Amino acid sequence: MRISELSRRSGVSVTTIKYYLREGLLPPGRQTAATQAEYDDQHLHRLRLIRALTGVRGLSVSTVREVLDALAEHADDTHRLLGVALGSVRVGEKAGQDAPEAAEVAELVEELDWRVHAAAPARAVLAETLSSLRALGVPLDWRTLLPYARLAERTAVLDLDQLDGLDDPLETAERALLLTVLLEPALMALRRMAQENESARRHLP
Amino acid sequence: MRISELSRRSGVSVTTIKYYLREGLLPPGRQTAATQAEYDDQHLHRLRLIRALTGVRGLSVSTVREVLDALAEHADDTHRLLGVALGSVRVGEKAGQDAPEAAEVAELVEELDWRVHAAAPARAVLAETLSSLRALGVPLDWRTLLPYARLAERTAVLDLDQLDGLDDPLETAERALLLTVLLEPALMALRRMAQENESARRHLP
DNA sequence: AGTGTTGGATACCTCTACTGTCTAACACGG
DNA sequence: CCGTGTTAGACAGTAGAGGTATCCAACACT
Repeated sequence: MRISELSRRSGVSVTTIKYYLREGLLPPGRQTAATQAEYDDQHLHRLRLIRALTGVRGLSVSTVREVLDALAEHADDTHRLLGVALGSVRVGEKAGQDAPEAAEVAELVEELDWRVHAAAPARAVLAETLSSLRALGVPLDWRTLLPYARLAERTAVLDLDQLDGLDDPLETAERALLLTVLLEPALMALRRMAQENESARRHLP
Repeated sequence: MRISELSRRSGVSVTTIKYYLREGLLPPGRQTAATQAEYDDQHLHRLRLIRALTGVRGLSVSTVREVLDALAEHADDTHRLLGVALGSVRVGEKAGQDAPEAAEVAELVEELDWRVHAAAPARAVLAETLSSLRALGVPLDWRTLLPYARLAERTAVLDLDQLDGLDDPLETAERALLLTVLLEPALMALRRMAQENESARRHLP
């Protein structure tokens, strides 16, 4: 198919598709002539993927590029992918300086007996969160996070279960990415609703 | 204290503080003369709050304003606050059209027996997520989300527990906000680490 | 009186994510 | 083979967000 059909089928404007091509988010089509190129279903799929990551999850174009690159590079190693590709998506976006709370996070990981890379960006996110909340007068230490971590453990089991039974490593890698990244807003939405429900149970007749 | 001291103590530049004043994120100081105003610890606290919401969580300035306004307005009613203030923070940011998956979300809520407002933005987030994932070939229905929802339920209990024993309703409201919003990146970070650990357990020696 | 700091207003800047325009090369019906 | 429409690729332009810089007159401190 040509670019205009790709545009019609994906709902993304031709100019925006060209922009994604320029930015390297979308691989170029197969050139059939000097001013003509062919696109296929892979391009359509990739385009939907890009829109889901930028739209639903709100990732920036450059982050999407990093994630997609990591996906292509480490598709043969699902475990590495979960570390590398997903590590590149900073949960709180953009990096900050490392807080002195890093040691506390290490203590938490130790207590949980988790095998987590020492340089995992998620550690920094936790440290920053602890630091900010304390500066705002909320007394919170790693012990408070422990029960949350136990629930996260069980969430992760659910996540990994959904990758079982897939043969193609590339498909597995992509699904891992989708479940991790796109499910985040959904999980937070569930938490909000659960809070509302719990709050109603406690405070309402 | 004057603006320069506020700047020094908060680590936020004078020009940025002026910008927040202009944008209505920070209430004006007490005027002592035509070109002089006094700021106090409340301003310092508010400034830290703003930086935490924009920095750690990545909220936009306009969203922060909405949240802070809702906080001031409904501080006397913690339950409403959880609905109103937190509802204004779209989990996936910016609104999207409502997907046909809305009915499915309703089914999920029914099955869970949750008391959740029919217009809760979180519902739309769930519907959109289901819709996007399906378009990308991931078979996912509301039954898949059920176990996640059960874990969310328990997370919410932990959240609400931390608001117990606070007397001042305004303090309760603010803490509710902080725990809901600032803990989000932390919970997602825990999930990432738990996934890495679980993946290691399954795939590594 | 002199030096430096404020508040308030306004102009300007940088980055992101697109969008528009242009050109030359095609495709295709008649 | 002519005319109309589409396309690839290059590049300039735009709108919004989130600040930053500059200016000025009015203080404050010494």
